[in-house]
Amino acid sequence: METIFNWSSPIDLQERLSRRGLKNTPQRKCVFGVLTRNAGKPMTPDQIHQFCLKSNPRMGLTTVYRTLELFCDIGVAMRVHLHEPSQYYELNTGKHHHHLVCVACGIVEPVDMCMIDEMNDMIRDNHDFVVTSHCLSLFGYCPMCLPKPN
Amino acid sequence: METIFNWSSPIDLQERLSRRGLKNTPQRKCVFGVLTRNAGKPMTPDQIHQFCLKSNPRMGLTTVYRTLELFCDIGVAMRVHLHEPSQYYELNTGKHHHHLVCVACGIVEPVDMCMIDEMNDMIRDNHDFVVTSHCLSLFGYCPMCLPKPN
DNA sequence: ATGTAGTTGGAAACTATTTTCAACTGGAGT
DNA sequence: ACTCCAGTTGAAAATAGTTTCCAACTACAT
Repeated sequence: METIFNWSSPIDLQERLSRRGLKNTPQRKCVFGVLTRNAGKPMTPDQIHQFCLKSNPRMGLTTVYRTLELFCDIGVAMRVHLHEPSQYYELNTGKHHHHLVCVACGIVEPVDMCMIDEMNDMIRDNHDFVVTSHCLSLFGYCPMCLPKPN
Repeated sequence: METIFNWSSPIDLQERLSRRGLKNTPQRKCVFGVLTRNAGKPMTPDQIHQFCLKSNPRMGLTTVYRTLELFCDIGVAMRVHLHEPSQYYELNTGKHHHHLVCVACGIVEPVDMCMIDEMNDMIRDNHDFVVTSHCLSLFGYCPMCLPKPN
């Protein structure tokens, strides 16, 4: 089941930052570390901040927000939409995937599958529209929360 | 292209409300009217409120929020996730569909197509998870905004 | 017509996020 | 190693979207 994220990070943060004249600060390394250690598991800025505070008690939430936005811009992180009030982020592993969200316990599991090519074909035929990206979330019950017959 | 929403509302608001001991207030009729007149076009609570103010200048934004939540509960409206800070709502026509969102001008077009059955099959085979609902948004360029070759 | 459970609007509270700004710092150039 | 400064940070304030609170109001069953 967990084949997607057994991968050792090929992302060279230092290189991506310096190429753009950006600094590799301890704060950025810290957020990057949290994302890497939780690859495949979307987290809110606040959750990421909590992790960062453990190693850097002075880390500001604002910096986490700024860093996540930057990471999205340079392809290090991705925004994940789980249809909750808060935005979620995860490391950009380069592997396209979607999410199964348990409506009972909230656990999120990545799904290594996508039908976008088939949809793109249909859309190209029926609509004058060029699709460049998409976002799919699937909601339901994980094995633990599945209502059991009495 | 616009075959989905040429349909005259089969929703009896009065009936749905009274069956639950709820009142059919002018405010609820008003929001329902706005949703019906804009079927297929997702709107924010604030946009809906603006429309309501035209016929009822005393309509409160809070009431719009409450009414939309109620309408979702009783199946009159649906939440639409367009990955913007604000939540969107539209009339529940009973016709399952998704949305094409132009990243340039923001126009939203419904797509009468879905691959969820195929995905459900794959998920049932590969994950111990029961999907009950899903949400897909497709982003790209509408005909007007499509970058033209110079 | 009456009574009351349900509803409303405005204000205040709340949550997530962005902006502002003065102080700080990574790392290029010396 | 030292200097310098564009880029960065953290705290506070501002903003945006939404929810809660509550006293006044109203649809509708009787």
